[in-house]
Amino acid sequence: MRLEPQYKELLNSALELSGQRATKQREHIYALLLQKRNHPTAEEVYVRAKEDMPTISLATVYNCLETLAETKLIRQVNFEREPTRYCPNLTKHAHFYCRESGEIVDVDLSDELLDELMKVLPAGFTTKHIELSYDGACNDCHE
Amino acid sequence: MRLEPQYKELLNSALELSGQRATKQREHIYALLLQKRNHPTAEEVYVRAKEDMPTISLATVYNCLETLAETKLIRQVNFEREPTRYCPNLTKHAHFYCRESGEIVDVDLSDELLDELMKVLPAGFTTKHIELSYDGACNDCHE
DNA sequence: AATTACATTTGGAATTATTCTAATTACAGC
DNA sequence: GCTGTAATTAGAATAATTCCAAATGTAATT
Repeated sequence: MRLEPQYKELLNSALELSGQRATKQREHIYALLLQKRNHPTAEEVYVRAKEDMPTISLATVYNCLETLAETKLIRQVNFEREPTRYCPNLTKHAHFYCRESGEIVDVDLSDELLDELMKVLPAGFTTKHIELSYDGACNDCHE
Repeated sequence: MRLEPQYKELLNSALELSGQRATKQREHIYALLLQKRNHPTAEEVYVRAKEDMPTISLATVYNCLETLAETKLIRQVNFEREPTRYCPNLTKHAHFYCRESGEIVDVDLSDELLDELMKVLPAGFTTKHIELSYDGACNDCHE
């Protein structure tokens, strides 16, 4: 697991900005999210993390994910009450959850659409965060 | 707590359709959701339900909410990992969560907007359910 | 009206994802 | 190399929800 220089840079500056340290564990978890972008749960991250770092604890996985989310390097993704999933895609996007394959697919959103979504809000409302999610069946699941 | 005739009708037929019975508890909980539409959690529903029906149990509240959601008489609303909230508004709408007042406001969505939201999906994807939620500050919270 | 069959409710135990706690370890700056 | 603080760790605690088995209610049948 190797964290590419540009991401290492990104991680370092984001952590520094928030006064936190760049630890082996944080780096490892960030690298692993970037490397396989399948929206894993904390438990899944834990299993993967242990492959290369057998002594890492689940609490640390939660801590690192929390830190990465706080510093906006990753996003948390929730579907109903299922375990939270983690996503290092920083572009504006929605999530499509295929109930058949269980796969989660990122769906890019244009600035125009986001504008429209802002416009439906009542006067005087401001928002920092819009969550858009779909569920249904993906292309592979209903031929 | 009185369930208006049209809603009583709606409840009865929805339950009948799914082969379930119209019980006092289900009716009571449905009535209470309709009467004060502030997106309560199960716990809050439980507290309110006990006012008029002191022997109702929390498990029953969960069961009834589940049944009502299953039969599409109410919707479940989730914000991140917070407790699920319940909403009897059956029109197509999004939810705005004001982080300051804690209030949740329904935001109506036009068919045109929903159309646009469908159009961003990759080819071959189908969806039955779109969830759109905002969070930020409502008008009352930043004068 | 009694009997039966099944749905529903109930209280409490169990589960599950996540957070908390207190002790240990790691590291940055002196 | 010390010192102070941040981070990690293992395990306990928490909170929302679900599960379970027993009791109750109800509809259909006799």
